[in-house]
Amino acid sequence: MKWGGALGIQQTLKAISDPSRREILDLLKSGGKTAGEIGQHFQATGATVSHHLSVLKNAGLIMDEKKGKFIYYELNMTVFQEILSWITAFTGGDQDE
Amino acid sequence: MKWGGALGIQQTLKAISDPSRREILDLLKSGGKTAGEIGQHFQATGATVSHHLSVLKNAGLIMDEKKGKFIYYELNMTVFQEILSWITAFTGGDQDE
DNA sequence: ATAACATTTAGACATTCATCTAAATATTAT
DNA sequence: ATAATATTTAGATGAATGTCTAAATGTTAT
Repeated sequence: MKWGGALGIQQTLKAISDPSRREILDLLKSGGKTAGEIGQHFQATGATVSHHLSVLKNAGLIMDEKKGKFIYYELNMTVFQEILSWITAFTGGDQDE
Repeated sequence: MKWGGALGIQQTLKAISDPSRREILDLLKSGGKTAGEIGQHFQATGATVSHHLSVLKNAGLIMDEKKGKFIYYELNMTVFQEILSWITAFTGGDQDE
């Protein structure tokens, strides 16, 4: 299945509308991290963090890579372009035409 | 009270995470419209549309202007800049520097 | 095999949210 | 004043969502 289409923008915007998830994205700006490392920055349970990671992953905002005992998460920049396009359509940018 | 600050991004992203509200924003791209005109494009009740307009207004995404019996709504582009900044922080764009 | 560690999944719970109907407010016309 | 029109507000309801605890899965070390 290929995300990033018309259905994708909804999932993406929903994903970034939660503060915890945005904080996760901010964390990943400085490089890939394991679920555990990410969880250390929050008071929330590991299960909660895992859920947020799952939402971000389904939205295509992050990717995961299994490395032995750990799972590394990292940003997937390409999806941000979609939001960018949606927004610039308002700010006078005729990017889609 | 002045919106558009650190608190604002949350409200803004929440506001645009709803499909109906994004449709309203799209409608307003072609110019200001009354609540009634906006409502005609939806199956939803006038009350529902009014609620969405209220959310968009609180987020600073639209502005209203009373003209006699009608209330005109129009886009407030400036707030989109805030989202733009947030996003470009990920896409490697150094737009703010 | 057993224990320890890393992460996810399942199920429950409380809150938020989109939507509706009905009533309220405000403006214009008769 | 009364009626008609435009829009919002109030209150209710069902669905979606963030969070938790407990259990399950998968991996490495003893």
